[in-house]
Formats: sequence, structure tokens, C-alpha cells
Amino acid sequence: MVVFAGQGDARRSMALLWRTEGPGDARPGPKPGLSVDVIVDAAIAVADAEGMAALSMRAVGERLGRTAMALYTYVPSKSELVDLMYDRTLAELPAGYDPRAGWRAGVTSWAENAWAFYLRHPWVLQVSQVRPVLGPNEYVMLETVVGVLRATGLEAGPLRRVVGTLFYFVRGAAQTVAESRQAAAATGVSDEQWWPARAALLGEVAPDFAERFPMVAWLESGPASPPEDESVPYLEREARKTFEAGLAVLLDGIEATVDRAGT
Amino acid sequence: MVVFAGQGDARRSMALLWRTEGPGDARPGPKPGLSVDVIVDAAIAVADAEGMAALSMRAVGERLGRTAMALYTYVPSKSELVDLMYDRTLAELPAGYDPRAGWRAGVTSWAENAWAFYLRHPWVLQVSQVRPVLGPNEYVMLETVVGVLRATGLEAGPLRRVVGTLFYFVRGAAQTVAESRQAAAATGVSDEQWWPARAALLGEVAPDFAERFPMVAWLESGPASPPEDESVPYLEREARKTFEAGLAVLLDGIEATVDRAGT
DNA sequence: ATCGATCTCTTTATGGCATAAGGATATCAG
DNA sequence: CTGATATCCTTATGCCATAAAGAGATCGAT
Repeated sequence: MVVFAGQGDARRSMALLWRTEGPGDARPGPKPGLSVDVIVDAAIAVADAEGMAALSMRAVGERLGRTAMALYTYVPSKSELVDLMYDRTLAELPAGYDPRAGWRAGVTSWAENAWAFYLRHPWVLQVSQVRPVLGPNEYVMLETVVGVLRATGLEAGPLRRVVGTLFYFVRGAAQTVAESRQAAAATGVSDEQWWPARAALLGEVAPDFAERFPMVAWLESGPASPPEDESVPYLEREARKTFEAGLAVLLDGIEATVDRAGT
Repeated sequence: MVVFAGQGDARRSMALLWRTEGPGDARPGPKPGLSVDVIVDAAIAVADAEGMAALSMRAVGERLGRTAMALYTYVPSKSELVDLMYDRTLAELPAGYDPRAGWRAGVTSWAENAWAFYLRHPWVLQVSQVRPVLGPNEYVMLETVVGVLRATGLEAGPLRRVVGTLFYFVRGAAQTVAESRQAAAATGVSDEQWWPARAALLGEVAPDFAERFPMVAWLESGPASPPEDESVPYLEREARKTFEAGLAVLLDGIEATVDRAGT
């Protein structure tokens, strides 16, 4: 499920995000028992605990002792609620990186922080990036990356593309781990159990596997990374290694681009 | 919506994928009016035309003049149907690349083909990559990439990570365009209409934008790539540029990794 | 020729979802 | 106290996957 942002009334949505709210004067009607803030908090709690698929208006309402429909007084629709969740959560990301450490160190720290962030809130990976939410914290995040990468001396156009590439990579890498955990939680079958079972079936169904796919067989023959921490499941260890190695590849590539541009 | 694969009976699922099917002898009961193949084809047609969100058992059945429940005679569940769609579609990807052209050219062609493939079948990007389907064509695809990259001389472990990184990147880049088109189709608002409208709202709600986010302001000041083809919308042009530039960065990075390993 | 087994396909729930519509009630300004 | 307005609820609509059960077709065995 890819969740799209900003389907509803754009003006109302932006006002909620940027908190340019109306008067708040005393007005007729019962006192509000809830607020946008507590609803967004409850929704984030639901999504963190049970994933985006379990985020329903009913589930959020239940957590607040209300029905699903009560939320519509505060929030125009689920789409806007997701926007608000997204921008609120983004505020967690650290914003300042020491420019004296150089852009390589800066990008590395930023990527590590983003990785950890996405794994803390895996549902964020399911919020679509096109037609962005355009909330304040999304811009803070962008401001931060660009601030770090500005030191490369790249022009605005090329830098935009480097930033995009970094996002593709970090999101993809984090998504692997997030989906692995989600699959394990949803099915009750860990990767450690799932893979050998499937490998056995594969052997039954394609006994000539090694001859048909020699490259794949060779690729999988390579030693798995040794478990530094036994408690981390196999797939997560591999994904973490891929994240580290891929980031190094990207940084080398950016350096090559910078060198070329500098000449 | 991320769709997970292989939730059902694993043995049945693998048998369907690898076509190690039962007898087919004359058996009692009415002649089957459908087949797994025509169901998978119809499902792919639905997903191609209207996206993963519109892929319902009812929609597929309707296309075949049946009810949703009729499909369950052939396919254990929607999850297995998606597995079959995925592996069938993957067969479209070209498999052979000229080794004499070198791995850089090979990877570039492969990435171009994958990019075009994902844009032809954007719903494929919503099939989860962990707990893979393990169908034959998925392995053909992997065999192909590894065949191209083997020429780098990298060991199996590091090569696995390079392959993973490439996939993250290509999928992410393609997803941007896919989601952009999906958003435009779903809302009836093109990016060309959406962005200026939102930018105006942003100006209302955050009049001090340029001071608050100087880096972002600078980043967006850079010239957009000139439209080589007027018919391609702005965001797609940018995404395409990001794909090309990011791929170049990745290739440079891989080259640096190879050089280091060779020493 | 007929019977029982088996298979295809349908109809009808069940329990989920977002949200439109309408109504009960609380709280304000006047 | 009245009328306006706001909160929150119940109910209904139309989606979704799929469980359950039954109608009818078609076979092998008799």
C-alpha cells in the first residue's frame, strides 16, 4: 500500500501542517475533547506498533476512546492525517552536522540517522515521495542534507540528483529490513525458518538449479557475514552490510563526480 | 500497499510457479472453463491498466466473465496470484548482454531495461522483495545481473551488496515516475498543475521560506533540465535525469570498489 | 443406463475498510 | 431562554478477501 498525500483540501491541509490556525476564541458548541495533536500522536503510535496496514480510523479512535467518525471533526480525512503523522515524525531527525568533519562524514552520519529513523517508523517508507507533503519538517530534512552536501561544490542541478539518489538508496535499504520484520511479525515465521524451508522446496521443484543458474549458485556460495550480534537475524545482518557497502560505493561515486566537475 | 508474497501453502505455490503440475488425466467434473494462465494474464492486464490498488478478485473475474469466487478454483488466494503475476511479468526482461562490451555498458543496458520494465508494469514495484517469490524468472533476472557484474572480479559477498544497491536505486528511481503518473491519474491533476498551486499555498503559509530554508531555496534555484521532449512532464524529466546521473555515480563508485579490491 | 464421486462455479454470509448523512446533545452569544 | 454552532454518535453505502454451502456438469464404475 503506497499512501498518497494531500488528496483533500490543499489549503486546509497546509494550514494544519504549518499551524497557521484560526482564532481559537470562545465559540459555541461543546468543548473539544480531542485535538489534532493527540490524534496524530495516537495514529503514530498505532502505525509504529502495528504498521501502516493496521492504521484505520477506527483503530486510532479506539486508542482515544472514541469512534472512528469522531476524528473527522479534527482532521478532514485519513489522507491528511497521514500527512500530519509524516511531518510530525520527521521532526525526530537530527538537523545539525559539523561542517568541519567534511561532507563524507556528514553524509555518512546523515544516512545512519535516516536508516535508524526509518526502522523506528517503518510506515514512513510507505508514504509516497512524489507530491510531497510539503510540511515544515520535510523541508528541515532537505535543508540538512543539502547543507552537508553543499561542501562538495556541486551545482544545484547535479546536487539535486545526488540527493535523490541518496534517498532512493537509503529508503530502499531500510525498506528491506522493515519488510523483513513486518513479514516475520505478520506470519509468525522468522527469516531463519522461512529460508531453509523454501530452499528445500526449491530443491524439490528445480533439482537442476545449480546448472540452470550457475551465477546465482556462485553468488549464494559466498560466505555470509559472521554474526557480530547473535540476536540480529540473518537477513537483517546482510541488509545492514548492504547498507554500509552501498553507502561507501555511493560516496566514492559522488567523489568521482566532484573531481570531474572540479577539473 | 506493499503486497507480500507466499502467504499460503508454500508447496502448492512453488508447484504453480515452476509448473510441476499434476496428471491432467481425464477426471470427473465439468471441464475447466478457465486456466491459471488466463487468470494470470487477466490479472496483469488489470494491474497494468488500473494499478495494484484496483487489482481485486472481482475485477479479474469480471474481465473473464466470472465471479470473484470462481478464481479460487484455480488459485489458492490473491497472494499466490500476485506471485504468479510477478514471475510471469519478469519473463519480459532481456537476459543476454554482450560480455565483450564490458561490465559498465552491460550494467547500463540492464538498468535501462529494468527502468523501462518497471514503468511498463509499475505495480511490480509494490511486490515486496524480502521473502521473494522464488519463481524461475526471478532467478533468470538475478542470473543476468550477476552474469554482467561477474566481470568486475568482485567476490561473491561484495557483489551481493552491489547487486542489492543497484536494485534499491533502480526501483527507487522508477517508483518516482510510477507514483507521479499514478497520482496524476488518480487525482486528475498533473504535476504541472499541482506544483505551482502548492508553491503558491506554501508562499501564503510560510512567507519567510527563503530565509528559513536557504539551502532548499538555492537547490531549487538551479535550472531545470531543458525539455528535450515537450510531451514528457517536468517531474518525469527530472526523475529521468536523476536516474542517469545516479547510475553514473553508482558505476563510478563500483569502479572505485573494484580498483581497491584489485590492489 | 444409472449411481456416486468429483469438479466448476454461484450465491450468500462475515467481518473489515473510509466516509456520507443525519441526529442527539452540549455550549456559546445574544 | 433562544438560536447557532460544535462534538460525537449511529446508521448506511459500497468496496474488499474469502469462508461455507449448494447447484449442476461430467466422469468411471457398475
